[in-house]
Amino acid sequence: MRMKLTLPDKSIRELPEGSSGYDLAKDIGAGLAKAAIALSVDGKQQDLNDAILEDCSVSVITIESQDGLEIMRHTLAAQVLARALKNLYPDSKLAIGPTIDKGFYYDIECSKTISIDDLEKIEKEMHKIVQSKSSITKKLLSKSDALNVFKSLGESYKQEIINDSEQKNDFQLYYQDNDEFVDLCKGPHLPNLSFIGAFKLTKVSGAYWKGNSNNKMLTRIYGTAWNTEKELNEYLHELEEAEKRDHRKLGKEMDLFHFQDEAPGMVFWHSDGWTIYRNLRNFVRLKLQESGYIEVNTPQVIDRKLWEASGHWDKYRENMFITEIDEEHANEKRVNALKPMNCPGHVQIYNQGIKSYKDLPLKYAEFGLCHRYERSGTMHGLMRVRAFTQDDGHIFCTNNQIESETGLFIEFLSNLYSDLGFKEFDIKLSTRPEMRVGSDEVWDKAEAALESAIKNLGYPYRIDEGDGAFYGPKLDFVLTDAIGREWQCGTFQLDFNLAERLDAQYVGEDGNKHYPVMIHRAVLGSFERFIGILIENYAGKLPFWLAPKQVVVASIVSDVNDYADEITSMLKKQGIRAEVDLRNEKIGYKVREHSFKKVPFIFAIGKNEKTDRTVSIRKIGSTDTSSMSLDEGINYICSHNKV
RNA sequence: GCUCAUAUAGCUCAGCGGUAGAGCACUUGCUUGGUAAGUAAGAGGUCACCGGUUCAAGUCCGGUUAUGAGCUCCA
Repeated sequence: MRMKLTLPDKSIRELPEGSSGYDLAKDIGAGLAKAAIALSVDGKQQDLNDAILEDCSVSVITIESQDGLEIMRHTLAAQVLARALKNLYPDSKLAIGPTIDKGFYYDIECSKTISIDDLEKIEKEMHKIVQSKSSITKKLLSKSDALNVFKSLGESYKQEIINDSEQKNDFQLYYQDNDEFVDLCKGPHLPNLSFIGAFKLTKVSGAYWKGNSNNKMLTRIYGTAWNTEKELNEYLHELEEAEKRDHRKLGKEMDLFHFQDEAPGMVFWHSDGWTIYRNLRNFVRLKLQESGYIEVNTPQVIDRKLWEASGHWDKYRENMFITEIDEEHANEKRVNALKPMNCPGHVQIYNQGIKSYKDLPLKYAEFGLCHRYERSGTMHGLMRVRAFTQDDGHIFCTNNQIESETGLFIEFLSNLYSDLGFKEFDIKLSTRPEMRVGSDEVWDKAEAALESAIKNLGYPYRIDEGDGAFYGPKLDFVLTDAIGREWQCGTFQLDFNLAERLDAQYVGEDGNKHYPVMIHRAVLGSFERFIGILIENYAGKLPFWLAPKQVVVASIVSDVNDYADEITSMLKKQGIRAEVDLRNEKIGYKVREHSFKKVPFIFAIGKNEKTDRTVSIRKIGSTDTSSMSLDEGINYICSHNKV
């Protein structure tokens, strides 16, 4: 019997029934047979030597393809790294070893703690294994046979995986030539280890078994792997470049902010950092005003009663900072919480006076400083802090206004991102989480409303099941930065619960009272985090309008100090953040120093400039200078000073 | 919160049982120099904090706090 195999180009090739992927590749050409490592049958990957059973569409996966690269990484993890670990630490137990973006990891339980210094030794062992160029073969075992194999090896995690599996038969066990090493794996794997490319182990850390923090912590070893040494080096170079952009490093170098032990997770903003913050806030404030928001401000410290009513006390008590007044001086016994969110405060403002349907949509905005007690291991520079300011806003509206408000918000957000230099963003629709308030009917309604709004508006989106807020479904906005990293910033969260909980109502056209829909929304998220993202996106070289110091006027000889002063005050009069540098240093020294601080423009002023009343302008990132008259120079600078 | 690592001068780091070091930055001389480091001298430290081992502790061992890489979490 022969079977018909449809290739990706739609051509059909006939082979005897039971032929393998390798047979097919060989039939097509010797070159392909050499590069082939696995097979995709009707979209499902299988090992190259597995039999093809019936008519189907197939494509041969080669080592050069993206799929091939991932299979190589997988084999490297599950066969090479795992075997190396078993060789070096025989009493360790294997857990799992999947591929991840650009690499792989393997989790093991190990009585000896493995540290970063051990990676070299493990890598050496891996190279030894790769050099054997062993073939990889597999056996298919029944559930009980597979269990027995791993029982005899003492591999309890593998047994657990088998036990938890709904599968009855055909558990795949992979072996290498002349070795007792065996791993349970869904495959596929490389046919042999000669396909392994360039790799490097990168880090070691702990990870919970099955990702559950109640489970035992295992040792996780991370690595990266590529087909060639060149690609590996390019990737390592990219990592180094990303490290140079680290906002914590640049923040120190540029003197923007610091942290200290007495206030973990809370920013000490230095003058230049605070200037960035203020510029960003002014920019957002202006945009909000243009879009019909009204800015409000609500208290920092609020009685727990309000948090109980809003539901926060129940759900997030452990992440709230609580304050009590010193008993000796207190004449009232109150437990207060520092606000972790602005929404209950906004409802209090809404609740002053009676609202009519004619007042809706009512859009409150607040640059509200919130405190959340983040657990100690979660903080990260400006990106994850305990005190942060949101560009927060709450839209009180009717059901009928949800769609138009969704559209207006996305447009608003997309303009803001674009002005800040982020041209691309993705939208994620997150649905009801396990821990939530509100009835299922309300959730049905909220999810349907949001999905239909975004569908009707025609924006592409993907769904993230169970990632919604505890009070409602949400849209999240993920932007892509200059080096391709993704940051979730904007959010748009429907809430059919809070208005009712806090008794916010409006009088409808029918004269009856109704609960408005509340939409929690933010574009930047938190200023702290967003400034971190901006610093990394621009590698410190912020757009002119955001730069804390925009121009430094540097004198070359002290005879021209008066002229340098004059230029500086002219720039300042035009609203430019200019500084003068009259120090007794060479111009090269000054240029170097201000370049490190990422000042966008340096004016180098010498005798020629003073005599001719000109300026010599040096733009950051270029070694060219341009000379122009003083007036032209000032106009040139001012022309940069807009968003 | 968990695992592992780290904490020495303003910054970046060396020192790892026996009198605390370097480069840069800082101060003061000299130097007026044309676009990414002129030059010399000086000052600067309870080696994160608390306890233990030792004749002797930045150095070894506990603990605490903070930071880093991950995990978990993120209204």
